[in-house]
Order: sequence, then structure tokens, then C-alpha cells
Amino acid sequence: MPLTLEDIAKMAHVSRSTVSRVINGDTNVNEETRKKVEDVIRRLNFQPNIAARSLAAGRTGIVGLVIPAGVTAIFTDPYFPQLIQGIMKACNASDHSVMLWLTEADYERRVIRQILYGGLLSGVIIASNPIDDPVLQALHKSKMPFVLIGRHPNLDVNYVDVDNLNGGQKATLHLLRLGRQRVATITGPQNMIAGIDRYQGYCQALQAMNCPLRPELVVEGDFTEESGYLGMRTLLPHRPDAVFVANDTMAIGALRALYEAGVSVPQQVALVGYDDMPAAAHLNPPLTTVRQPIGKLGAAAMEMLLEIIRQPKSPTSHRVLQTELIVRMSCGSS
Amino acid sequence: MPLTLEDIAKMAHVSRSTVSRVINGDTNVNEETRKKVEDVIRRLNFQPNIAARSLAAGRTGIVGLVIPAGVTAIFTDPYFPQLIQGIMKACNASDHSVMLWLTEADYERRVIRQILYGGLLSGVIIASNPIDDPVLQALHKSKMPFVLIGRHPNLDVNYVDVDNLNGGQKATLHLLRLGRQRVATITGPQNMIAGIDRYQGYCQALQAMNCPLRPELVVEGDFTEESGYLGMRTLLPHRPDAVFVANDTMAIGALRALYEAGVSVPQQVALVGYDDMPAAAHLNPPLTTVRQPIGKLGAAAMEMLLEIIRQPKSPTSHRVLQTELIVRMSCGSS
DNA sequence: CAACGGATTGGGAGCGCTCTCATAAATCAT
DNA sequence: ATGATTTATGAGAGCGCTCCCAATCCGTTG
Repeated sequence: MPLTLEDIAKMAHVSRSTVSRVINGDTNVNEETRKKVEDVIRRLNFQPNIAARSLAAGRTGIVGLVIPAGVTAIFTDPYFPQLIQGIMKACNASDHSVMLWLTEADYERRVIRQILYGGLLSGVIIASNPIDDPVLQALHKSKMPFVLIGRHPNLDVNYVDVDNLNGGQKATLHLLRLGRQRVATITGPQNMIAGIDRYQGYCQALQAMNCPLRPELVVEGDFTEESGYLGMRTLLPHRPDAVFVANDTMAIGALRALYEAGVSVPQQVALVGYDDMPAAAHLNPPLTTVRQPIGKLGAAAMEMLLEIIRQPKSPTSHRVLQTELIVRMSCGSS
Repeated sequence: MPLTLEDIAKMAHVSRSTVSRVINGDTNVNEETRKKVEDVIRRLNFQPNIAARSLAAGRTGIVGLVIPAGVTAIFTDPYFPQLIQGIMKACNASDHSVMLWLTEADYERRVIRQILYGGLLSGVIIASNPIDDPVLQALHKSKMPFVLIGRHPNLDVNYVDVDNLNGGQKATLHLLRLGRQRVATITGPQNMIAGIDRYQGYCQALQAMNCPLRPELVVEGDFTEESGYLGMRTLLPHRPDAVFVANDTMAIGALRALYEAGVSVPQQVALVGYDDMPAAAHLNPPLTTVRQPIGKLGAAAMEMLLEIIRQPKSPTSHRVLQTELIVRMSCGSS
């Protein structure tokens, strides 16, 4: 039913080869012939069979996007959709398509196999939250071009990231400069680089201001609302007067705990979040937070991947985007 | 570099055909032979080339997921990730893969071409928000198996949906039964079926309770926070004592408008939202809302699609999931 | 004992495309 | 005018798989 190269060739009175040349932009085609063929293609709405092309040529114009499904937090805040949107924009612009893989542990081996040996992908973008993600490991050992979203502490891989260290630092410094004495933090999971880096930023800010790092003012969360709520309850007895929460979703949970405990924000406890999710501006009080350019991050990843596919042997490349502190009322600065 | 059927065949001392049979679960294989072949496959981590299989057999095990990118609201609340997650779960379980397409208007024609003529897809799930989505139209005219998420008022197509009419009805009735006299609504866009149905539910509830439908108590939003805020400001002069807001994101906006105007919730104005997004429980006051089983909806869509792929000529099938009213404080019922 | 049938297996064709090579036509240098 | 080079096109092979048909083997049956 669908048309083939041969059909187009017949209609344009040329050979299959010539049609192929036209489609792939080969320069060795007579201008007139090209016009003729392009005409037929447009008129019949012809689309070359992707599978056949893939088989014959090896390249496919399809990139994989791998997201670990274990991270439930990803599905409660808009990080993930924004990321995808950024990637897809860049994809559309470069005439590529995306295959999506949510890797649940049960299917991990299959996913790896399909990605590496299925022969369908030109490259992969992997939003690898856990540092020791098996898919990442497999990818790293293979020669499949790929880009990691979020830097990796040990592996020498291509990545794009936001400057989480600096972001955590900015947030904490802001609270410190406002005169807060006991600045606590609810961190992200310490097996994810974003969680680690934001926490390191917190530590460095304390150091820079000559404040002691009090272990009782540090609790680890996992980016979920629930863990923010519990974290805040753990923190409360130690009387913090400010908290840097490593993402907005946890900040919402923290806010709930504070509200229940009758603690006023920002008077008694100031709060700074991270992400600037849309709801942040509309919390009560509006949340001061660190904004990260998530859409841009996705687009940057895609651009980098295309570059790597084009130039497979180039040295690993990194791209780090900056964050911005959005001051609202929860930090009590105004 | 990657292995082929032929390689496996050689190692197992059988023919390419036999290996193919084993892989595809053909019963006409000697038990012993099967074991032997499966062994080699497992040992070498062999994965048949998807492109080649697709080319030879026509079927691919890949389904397309089409989401119109125009709908910005999709990216501010977790509807979309939850949907994807539901679909992917069903996909993993059935050994299928997903290609993702966000259709921006600029690339619509290309997307349609690739989906229909690329030869790579076994079927398509389309979350068609606008009723007159061109991709939907094209799909409907083609013989590509597809399932629509959200029913369609005119087209006879396969779909899964939640019972938005009933949901809107339940929410409105709840307010009415609480004794509210002037129940307003901020609707979703009236070119999306979800927006339409929830509004119809509102109308039917009024009717059932013999309340007049007052046009000044109805404003149309577009599912964004901003439109909820503006909608509420439009409504305020007409002194509603309750509002059914067609999604939680708009409810957050409405809440902000009420807060700014110094109107107390739920004392002066009661509020019910729709979606039960995770933040809903943590707003101030916690939001009464209609919960829909989004993940299940995605899984149901995938299951239906698999069914249709298997039985292409069966009559169109529909599946409607029910909603649940989650009562919290914003409706003032307790 | 020849003919027969089912259970297994192997081989060939072909899916629609790209790529290399051969050919033909056109251009250039000598 | 002849050979050499460039430009434009076509033909054939082959990517890795599935599917169909033929071949083989074995146990049955008349």
C-alpha cells in the first residue's frame, strides 16, 4: 500500500537511485531532474520507509530518551515534561524522532539490549538520576553516542547539567546574609548528583560565611512531598530559623509541616526551594526558589548529541547552565 | 559488529530459519533444539535487529504516542507524566516500545507523514486535546490502528476516557447540597472534550437541583493557572458563593485571586477543583477535588491498542473510567 | 515393503532502502 | 580529433529478518 522509492522513480521517469539521491540531498543530481522528482514526492506525500533506510544505511534519525522510572518524584513535578519538551523541540527542528524508555528495574536488561543491539537508534539521551544506573554503565561501555543529563562524578562522559552547586550556594548564602543563624537543609537523595551538588553548595556557603555545619540541621529527603514533610518534622525540634530545601516539591511538604506546627513562615522559619515550579509562586507564602532552565537543558542535550553523532571521535564535552535565585516572600527578605 | 540471526544459527548448529522460529515462539520446533538455541541467544545477549524485522514482517512492536504540544497546561501539571507512565508500564509488560511525538503546528504535516508512511509503527495512541486535531483526522482516514485518549463527539473512533461529565456533576452537586446558592464555574477550553464534558456536568447538576444556569457565573478558562486567576477576578463581582473549577491548576489561580481580594475560603466562597494533583492536598486550604485515574487511563489505552492491532476489524471500542470526589477543606463541608 | 503423513528443518526470495561501481553523456585539455 | 576528466544516471548487491516451500527424517499403514 505505501509508496516505495521505485514507485516514485517510475512516476518521475528516473531510477530508484536518483530518487534516493534527491531525498538524501546528494549534490550529483541535475537541477532539472531534482525538481521533477521533488515534485512527485511532494505530490504523493511520499515518506521513505524508516526501517528499510535504517537497515540499509545504519543511521536512522531516531534517538532514545531513557528515564529511570524508579524516581517517583519525577512524576509529581513538572521537571520531566519540561525536559521532554526541550528535547522534542530540538528534535523537530533537526528532523529527528524520539523513542522513550522508562526503565523499571524488571525490564532493565531488555531495555539495554534493545537500545544497544536493536539497531534502531542513532544516539541516546539519558536522564540518569542514580549515579550507578546500569543503563548508563552499559552505554558507557558501548560505542553508542550518548549524552547524560546531569553530570557524573566518576565517568568521563558527555553531559549537560545545571550548576547545582552554585544554585545551592546562592540559596543558602541568601538566607545567611539575611541574618539567619541556624540554616538547615533538606537535601535530595545522596545517590543522585543533583542531590549531592545542591548539598555541597549548602556546605560551601556555610563555610564561606564561617558558619559551622551542624549535622542535626541536615536531613536527607528524596525529592518527594512526603519526604519534605517528614524532613521538616525531624528538623523542627532543633529550632532552625531557615531551611534550604533541595526542591520545591519537598518545600511544599515542609510548608505543610510548618503550618501544622503553627510555625510562621518566614517570620520564625525562612524557606528557600529549588526548581521554581509553576506552583511555587502561588504557595502561601510565595516560595523563594532557585530557577533552572530545564527546557534549555533538554535542547542543549539534544544539540550535543547531534554533534557527537556527527563527530563520534571528538573528546567528551560538557555544558553547564546557570541558575537564578527567584526571591519571593518565603525567605523573608522584603 | 552486532550479532545476526545467522551468527546465532552457526553457533547453535542450526539454520537461520530455526533461530527465527525460536525467537518468534513458533511451536514447530523440537524441544531440544529450542533449548540449544535459547541458550546461545541468552549467552550472547542477542537482540534481533528491529529495523530488519520491521522491514521483513511489517510489524514492529513500536507504538507512537502523539501529544499536541500547543497545550501548555499539559506541562504545568502532572497529568502528562502520569499518563506516559501508565502507557509505558503496559508497554514494558507487553514487550513494546514507544515513540513520542509532540506535534507543534509547524511540523504537523511531517509528523503525520512519518507516522502513517514511515512503516515503523504498529499503532498510535493520541492524546488529542483539540477536537479538530489534524493528526487525528489523518489517522482516522488511514488504516493505522489507533486509540484516542479522551472521547470524541463526532468521530467513531476507539477511545478511553474518564467520565468527565459525571465528575463535573459530582463536584457541582456536592457544592449545591452543601447549601450554596450561587455556584459558579471556571470551565476548561470549550474546544477540548474534557472542558466541554465537565461543563456539561456542571449544567446538569444545576438542572437536577432546579437551579437556574446564570451565564454571569460561567467563565471559560484554558486550564492554566493564569486563566484561573483571571476567571476568578471576572467572577468575583457577581458574588458567587462557590466555584467549580475544571482543573486544579486553575483552582490554584482562583485561590490566589480570592486571597488577594481578601475573600475567605471556604467561608465566603467554596471551591472544588479537578484532577487531584499532588499539590492539591497541600494548598491552603486543602483543595476538594475530583480525582481521575490517569495512570490507569494510559494503561487502558495501551491495552486497547494492542487488542486493536491483534484484531484490526473489530468494531470500535470504548472504555470509560470513573472519577472520585476527594473531599477536603476548600468546599467547607466539614 | 512401498507408500504415506506428520514433525522438523533448511534454503530461497524478498521487504525498501543505500551504496558502490559501471556506464553514458558532456566537457575539457592537448 | 583524440584521450582524459567530470557530471549524471542506472543496475546490482546486500542490510537482517520473516515467510513460504521443499526436503528430510521418522513412525505408520495397507
